[in-house]
Amino acid sequence: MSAIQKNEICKRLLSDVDDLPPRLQLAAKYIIDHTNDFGLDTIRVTAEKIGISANSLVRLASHLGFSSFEEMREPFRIALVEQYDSTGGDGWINRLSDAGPFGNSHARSVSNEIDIVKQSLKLLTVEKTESAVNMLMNARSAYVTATRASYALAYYFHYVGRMALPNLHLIPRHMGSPLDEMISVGKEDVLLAITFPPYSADTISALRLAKRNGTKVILISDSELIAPNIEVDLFLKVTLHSLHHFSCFAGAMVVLESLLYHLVSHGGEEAQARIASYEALREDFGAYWQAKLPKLRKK
Amino acid sequence: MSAIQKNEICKRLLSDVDDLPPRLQLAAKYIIDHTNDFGLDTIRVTAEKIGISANSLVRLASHLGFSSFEEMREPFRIALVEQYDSTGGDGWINRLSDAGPFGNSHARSVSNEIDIVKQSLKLLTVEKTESAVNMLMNARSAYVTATRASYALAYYFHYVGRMALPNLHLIPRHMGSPLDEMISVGKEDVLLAITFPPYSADTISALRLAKRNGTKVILISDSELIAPNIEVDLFLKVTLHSLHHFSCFAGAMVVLESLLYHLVSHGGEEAQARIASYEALREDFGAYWQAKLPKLRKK
DNA sequence: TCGATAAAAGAACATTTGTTCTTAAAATTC
DNA sequence: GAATTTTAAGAACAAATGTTCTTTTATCGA
Repeated sequence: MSAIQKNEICKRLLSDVDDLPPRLQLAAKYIIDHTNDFGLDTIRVTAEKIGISANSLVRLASHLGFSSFEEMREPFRIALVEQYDSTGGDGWINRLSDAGPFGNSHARSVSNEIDIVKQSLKLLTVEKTESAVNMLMNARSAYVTATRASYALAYYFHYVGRMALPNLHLIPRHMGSPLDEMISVGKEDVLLAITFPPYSADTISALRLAKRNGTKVILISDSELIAPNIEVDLFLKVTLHSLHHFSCFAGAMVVLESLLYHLVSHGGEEAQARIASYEALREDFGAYWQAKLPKLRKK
Repeated sequence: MSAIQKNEICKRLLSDVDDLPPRLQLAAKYIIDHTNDFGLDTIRVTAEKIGISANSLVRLASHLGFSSFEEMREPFRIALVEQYDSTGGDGWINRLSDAGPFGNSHARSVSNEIDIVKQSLKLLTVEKTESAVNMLMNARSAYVTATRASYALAYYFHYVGRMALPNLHLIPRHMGSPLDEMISVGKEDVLLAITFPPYSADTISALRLAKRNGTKVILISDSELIAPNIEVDLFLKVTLHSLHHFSCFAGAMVVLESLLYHLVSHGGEEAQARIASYEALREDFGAYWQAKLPKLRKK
């Protein structure tokens, strides 16, 4: 949201810098070069760093039409938390804002999605990814569980993942409590749980049961602390931060797809064989536009 | 430098959380989950967000051996600036490659996901988004259909979307052919279909049936031409390009979430009411770490 | 050079911030 | 069940923060 605003302020500063009084030019340049510090520091600290007086910054704010200094700084503060990087050649997002109020709203949504995706992937370190993949591949059986909205994610992971892991099971298979289907889960198995606020009571029960049985647990969530007395072997944090009242699952999606990518590529020849048979199905069902024309024979 | 200190504090909080008093547990969880906000916000704002009093945070700081609250927060503030400096661009992706062959492979997967997400969002123009949202909101009933792997996407869209659109229906509801549930679909309705190669025969049949009945159709796919004799009113193209043999659905996911965002924000007061009741459920099921402790009453 | 205007600094002010102190509620111990 | 300790909230306070007001300094045109 405000990462865009921040960018607009910087652009504005850049274009206006020549028409500003000397000290205000210094201030403008400093802000452009140190957006992060500017967001965090107090007005006096910023003034000290620039070498001007505090109220020169106040004057700069009113020069730009802000009703207060704080109003000008706020977008920089929010951008700090959002961590959205709008400087990386994503000018097309800012251009969306020009298309009226709907475009503006759309721009915020789009940059929010990209932000979530990037941050979630950033949190997925190589080490974590590798150990997740190893845990899943070395397991006797692997189970993926989720409920409500996140069930969609588990469903997808299971649908693709079983090509690489024949012993990957989706819990609950249909409706009903996950616990019923977890009786035989043991030490050699791995449970991949996906849950987001409001954390599912069923999923939490499943996590506790797994712990009692000595099953290895991978948790994908926004927090490692989803309930008291829960310990997990591997925690993959994803970002949910959303503009509306519902979480955005795109971050979880890309994390799951990254795992799938490694599972499929490390799956060896068996996985390739299974994929081949799926490709065969592709031929059958998706042949609508396949080259089914009479072959041209050489004379 | 201080990003390390921040991490150490988080680890410390994580290990000590069970031995802390109730409110301090809430505080600890919040800090672990929202390190950025914690660094930026004032003590009162943080306390408000957690739902505790300001000086509970002071007590948490002294519990952990800090001489003041500010001393505890400082590493988080510094990390905010540092983190942003070092990861301002997308250099972190390149750095993944340094971690051996697995890291290299991981880097490719990560940048592939980001590319897919960005491209899909770029294809989602303001005009297309707006007309999709209008079509869905003005429909008597809206149906979302998909099969196999993409069913996960439809399931998710339906799960969240029905908060804004009470007349949003998922087809097929469980298993079985979509056609059976589409008898009463008519002119005033809208069908949102999601399909990717290999294109589902069922979804294609559904599209043809919709066309015969005069139903408006929105198609989310990688191609507008998924089968002969199919016409759609609105086509939302998403990018699938994947490193392995399976499509990446992240692009479709962010497109759907963008639609959801607009639906929810344009849903008006009715949608807000429905969300509120969902929030109530959140209180019930996710109350594990909620500040729902007995309230201290003044006499 | 002078006067008028703009720019900048510094002091003064009200608010907010972190902290401390006091009191009340809950938990624990005997 | 009463006494003690722990836990938490609310009020009080000094230091800081953003803002405003006043004074000083610099700039420009005649």
